[in-house]
Amino acid sequence: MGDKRIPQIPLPTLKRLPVYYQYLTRQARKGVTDISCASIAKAMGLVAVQVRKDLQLTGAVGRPKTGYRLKELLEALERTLGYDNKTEMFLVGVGSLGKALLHYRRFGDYNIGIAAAFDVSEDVIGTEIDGKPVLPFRKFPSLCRRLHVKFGIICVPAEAAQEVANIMVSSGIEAIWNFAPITLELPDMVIVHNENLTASLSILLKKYKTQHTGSERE
Amino acid sequence: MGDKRIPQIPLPTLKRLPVYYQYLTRQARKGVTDISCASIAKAMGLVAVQVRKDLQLTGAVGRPKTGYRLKELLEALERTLGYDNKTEMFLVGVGSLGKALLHYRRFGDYNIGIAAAFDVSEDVIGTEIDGKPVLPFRKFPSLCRRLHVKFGIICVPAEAAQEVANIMVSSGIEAIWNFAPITLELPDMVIVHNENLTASLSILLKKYKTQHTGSERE
DNA sequence: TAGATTGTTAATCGATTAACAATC
DNA sequence: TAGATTGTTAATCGATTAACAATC
Repeated sequence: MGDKRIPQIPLPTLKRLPVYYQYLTRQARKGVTDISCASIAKAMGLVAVQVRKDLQLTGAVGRPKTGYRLKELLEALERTLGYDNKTEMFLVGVGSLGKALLHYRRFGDYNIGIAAAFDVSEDVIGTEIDGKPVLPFRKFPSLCRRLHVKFGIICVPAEAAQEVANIMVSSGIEAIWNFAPITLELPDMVIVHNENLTASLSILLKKYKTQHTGSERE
Repeated sequence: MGDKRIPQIPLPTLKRLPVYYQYLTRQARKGVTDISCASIAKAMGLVAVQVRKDLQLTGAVGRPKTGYRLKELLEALERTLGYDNKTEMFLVGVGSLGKALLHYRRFGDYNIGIAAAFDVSEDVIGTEIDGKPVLPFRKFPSLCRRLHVKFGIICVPAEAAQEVANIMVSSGIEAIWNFAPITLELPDMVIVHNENLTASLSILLKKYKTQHTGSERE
């Protein structure tokens, strides 16, 4: 009652796990079969203890002297991150960013797919992007319910984002990847993850300025 | 000596500041002139003390009872985040993501611009995207030095990213926004900010799965 | 003056790091 | 056995939150 479900995995760890996964798949492709925390940490610019603690949360077990079986480790990460089940998403807003995401092939490696895209502009409706149909947005609710899609991607301008989000949620969407630079107001059960490119770029900018002007005062 | 320059602003705060800024510019456009931490916090899903502490780091001062002058607050944020000086960037890799970034107009609001784009493919070289020329990558070093560009954006495939980064750095680039899903190995003075879309999507996926299967065990 | 809100110091919380034991 | 590496408990560090004083 009033259960604010706390994720077992702390957010900082959760942010690192997919990056480990990406690195480890690359190592696996190179033929590596066993790997130690120290070598993962080195490649990632972290310390070994942190990697070990993080991996512990996936349930993976390593062996003294040789480290982790890479295959087991990848499986543990796949289970933890949910790559072991297919995830279908609907994307709304086929502007340049929406198109870029529709073209992005890498999601498939994680068992994630964009099933269809939606827009209100006649210019894009009816087209196909990388094999995915672009449909009129008014068809979103019925299709969403019919196909039981739970994940939505918002790539519309900021002004339209809240309205699109509302329609998504009333259509059964339970998790939203939001590229519009606004804070969506939605029921608590809906999971929102914001991707704010400008905000992210600002961080780089500030880090640079800090380093290059940081010593004039103190 | 051995000065590992510590940023005055803690990273969690630095991540929130641009989001405040975006919200505040929208409020300013609506005609709001004074604003309290409480109202900012509410719109952002945070608590007022946190907002106040964050804003303190920008040097902005508020007044009891009425809060902050919105105009002053925006100026303080602009100074803190470096929006008050023009920043020019070079982008490498004109695939779908690179194109999306070239089309993205919002950067201009922050005094950030992409001066030119580079690629090795004849298909895109010589074209213009949103007024920005796409040039052969071999011209990167000379142009970069000539124009004193310090910011680079990497939108090439993972396999090519390290090499592109190396060339960037040897051409005078000092800060890199990296969209390739690998950890770049570069000199310490170079600032790297990774934008890992797949990793980010994984976080949403995991949060969803945690909430929707989290109660079966405990 | 009373009330709202900022500014600031102290307490809490959680993640990272250090230290060390266990084990192949 | 010696050495490398995992696993785990304790110490540290830093950010968030709470409490309260200052002020318009």
